[in-house]
Amino acid sequence: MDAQLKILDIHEVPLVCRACDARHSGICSTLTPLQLTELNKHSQRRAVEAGTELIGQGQQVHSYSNILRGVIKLSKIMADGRQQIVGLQFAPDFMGRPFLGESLMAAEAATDAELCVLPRKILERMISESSELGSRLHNQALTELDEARDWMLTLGRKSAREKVASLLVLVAAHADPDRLGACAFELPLSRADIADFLGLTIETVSRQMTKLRKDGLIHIENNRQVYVPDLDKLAVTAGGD
Amino acid sequence: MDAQLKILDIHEVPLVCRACDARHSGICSTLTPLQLTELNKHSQRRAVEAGTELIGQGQQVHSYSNILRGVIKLSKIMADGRQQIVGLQFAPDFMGRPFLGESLMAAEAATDAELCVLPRKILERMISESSELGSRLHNQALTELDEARDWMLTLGRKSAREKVASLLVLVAAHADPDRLGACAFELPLSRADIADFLGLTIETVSRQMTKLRKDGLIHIENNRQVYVPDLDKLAVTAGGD
DNA sequence: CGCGTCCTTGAACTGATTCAATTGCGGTGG
DNA sequence: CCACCGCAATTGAATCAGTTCAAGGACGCG
Repeated sequence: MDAQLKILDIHEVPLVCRACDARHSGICSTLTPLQLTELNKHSQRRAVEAGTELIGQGQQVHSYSNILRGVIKLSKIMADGRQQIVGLQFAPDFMGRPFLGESLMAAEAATDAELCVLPRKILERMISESSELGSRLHNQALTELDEARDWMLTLGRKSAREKVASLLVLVAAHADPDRLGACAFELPLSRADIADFLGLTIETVSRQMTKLRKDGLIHIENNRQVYVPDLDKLAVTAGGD
Repeated sequence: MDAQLKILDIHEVPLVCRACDARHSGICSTLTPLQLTELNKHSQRRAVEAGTELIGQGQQVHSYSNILRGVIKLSKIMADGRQQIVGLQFAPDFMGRPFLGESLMAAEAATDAELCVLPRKILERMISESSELGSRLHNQALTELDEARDWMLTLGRKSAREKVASLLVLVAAHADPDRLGACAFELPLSRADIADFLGLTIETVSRQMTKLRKDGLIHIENNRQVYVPDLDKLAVTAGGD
């Protein structure tokens, strides 16, 4: 078959999408090859390093993104500077709040990351055309809502120790899904980020980490490398359920 | 026109729906008269009094509801009894987590309330048939997500005083939308509920209420009747934005 | 080596909790 | 009608978990 013809074939998935994780597990999995080709014309890969602000609170939204690699933190800031991280997004999540022109929070790369950036208008048109894409996004919104509410329990009712354990369990679940017993991972967040996610100060986070370490629940190397000998036990100190 | 014929007319909106608020502002506004008639065959009005548990955490979901009157609180409970309210739903909100067999939290009537109960299967079929209904629910999910994240900031970073003020502003917004300056309303929550919503104890809530009262920011009568002379001022002590 | 950044540790402090009374109010029965 | 009860809310005093402020350590980089 002629390569030239292949490119024009409507059944053909664009080259860059073929190797892409989001193609299979992200929102793109709902799209037809034709839609993928269309979207691909306007989408753009973007590699960013840790700390890059992707959008600021109150800024106009011009694009959505698929997260291909890395972790993005979503945060809200008060007038006096107090900050709360209200969500973490891992690959291959879709990032963005559909149907709203202005961003209600800031998005910043917590780690080095890679995105597939989709212009707002194009995606919104596709949502209206593909009910499957719409329901996929609906489901992601519902999942994020479930997670947000879980975290509300953590923020409102757990002790500092339980909060820190909860965070470690959360990260472990994303790093090593369905891995019970022992597991190891790299923390995608600095102590400051962890504090902002848990509604604590850096110092309290640090103290609780040391305590968990001294209690043998975790081992830490180079501040970021964490090894959990017994994830169940950690989950129990995170608050049970 | 013959009454008998009217009932069979596919353009006719069911009688009980015609006087219903949810018909115009809730999810039902997206449905055709035919769909409304179909849904109405299986739906059922239910009046409940304050304190009634509508569904328990971990229970199987058999129905969704439109809230016609009253306030419903959604809460999570830990194994040891600690509780956190993770959402409040006001009429004419849709209540329920689509596409999940088991409820992740408890729902309880905070005040006397009236519901329009829709069997799960029927509604889920309609969602798959009506993309407009689907996108309506998608939008409600996104709104609830926005609210949950706002509340995460409140739970994680605000002082007790700011938390109580935030709650009052939230309730005021629902009781008297777009009413600036002064406003009055009845609190739909007990002090215990407020504490569970704010991640505080009853005593702290009570103390902060008296302080806000003594500072002239609010007036309270019979524990539940609140008058706010200057909503803007209250919003500022709630944390600014 | 010196410098900056991030993390840890210590000691004093404080805002919220805990525990314990007390008040206020609606309902019930004498 | 008033006395009594039960429940929700308030108030006070002691305690404590987490913060604040300040100092010191670890690591990477020029």
